[in-house]
Amino acid sequence: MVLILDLQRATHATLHRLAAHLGDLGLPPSELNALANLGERPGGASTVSELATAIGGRPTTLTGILDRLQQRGLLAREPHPRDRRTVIVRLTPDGVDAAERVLAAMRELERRALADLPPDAADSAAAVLRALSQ
Amino acid sequence: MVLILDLQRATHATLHRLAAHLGDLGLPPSELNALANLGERPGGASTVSELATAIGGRPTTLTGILDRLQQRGLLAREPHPRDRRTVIVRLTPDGVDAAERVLAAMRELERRALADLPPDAADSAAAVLRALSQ
DNA sequence: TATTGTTATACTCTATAACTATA
DNA sequence: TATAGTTATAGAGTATAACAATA
Repeated sequence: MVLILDLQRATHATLHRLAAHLGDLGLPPSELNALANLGERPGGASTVSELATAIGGRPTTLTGILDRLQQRGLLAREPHPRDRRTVIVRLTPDGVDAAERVLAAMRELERRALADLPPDAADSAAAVLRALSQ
Repeated sequence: MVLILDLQRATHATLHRLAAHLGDLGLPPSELNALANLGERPGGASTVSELATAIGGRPTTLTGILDRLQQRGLLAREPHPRDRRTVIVRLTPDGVDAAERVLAAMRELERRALADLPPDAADSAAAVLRALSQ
C-alpha cells in the first residue's frame, strides 16, 4: 500500500465532485481551495504567506489565484498595519458567501463519504494528513 | 475541521517533497504519479482507462502525460490482444527502474511522517481516502 | 542582509468538445 | 449506438529566477 497514491486519487476525485457541485460559481480548483481556506479564518483574512502555507503552495503560485479572485470581486488586498512589505487578503461580502458555499459543499461531500466509517476515522485521517504536510 | 482542506495541503506538500527527492529524474508530479501507479501493477501494465481511474483523472488528461513518458523511453503503448480500441501502456525496463525509485521515495516519506502516529493510523487514513475517492 | 510579495518566462495540467476507430 | 483513446483549443497551475520595496 502506498498512501500517497491514495492521497493523489482522493484529491483528484474530490476536486471533480466539488467542481460538479459548485459549477455555477465558475471557479477552478485552486480558487475554490483558496476561498475555502480564507473562509475558515477569522474575518476571512490572511497574509499571502500564511495562505500559501495553509494551501501547501508558494506565494508565487498564489499571486495569480488571488488576482483572479480579486477580479471576480470575491477578495480585496489591504496593506498590513505594521509591516509594509506584507499584504493582507480579505474576503469581500460576496467572497464570504462564496466561501461558505464551498465549505458547505466540502463538508457535505465528507459527511456522505464517511457515513459508513468508524466515527474516529476522520480524526485519524486528519492526523495522518497533517503529518504528511510537515 | 474540513478534511478536504487538509487533503489538498497534504497533496501539495508531498508533491514538493517528492520533487525535491527525485529532482534528478526531471519528472513533473503527474508523471511521477502515473509512473508509481503503473509500478504497482503486475507487469507494470494497464489500460489507459484503468490508469485514469487509478489516478482519479480522465483519459484525456492522461494522453499528454503518457506521451511524455513514452518520449522519455519509460513507457510503451501496445495494442490490446482482444479489443482493438484499447491501448495498453507498459513500463519499459528503464520505466520499471524509475517507478521503483518513485515508489521507494513515497514509502520513505510516509514512513518518516507516520513514525510518531499509532500503527493503525495509516489504515484508517487509507480507508478515508478511498471513501472520498468513490 | 533577509524577507514579502510580484513579475516574467516557460512548461505542465486540465477540461470541453469534436473526432477516429472499433465494438 | 456505445466505448476507448486522441486531438484541438483554451485556460489554469506551477516552478524558477529576478525584482522592488521594506525590514
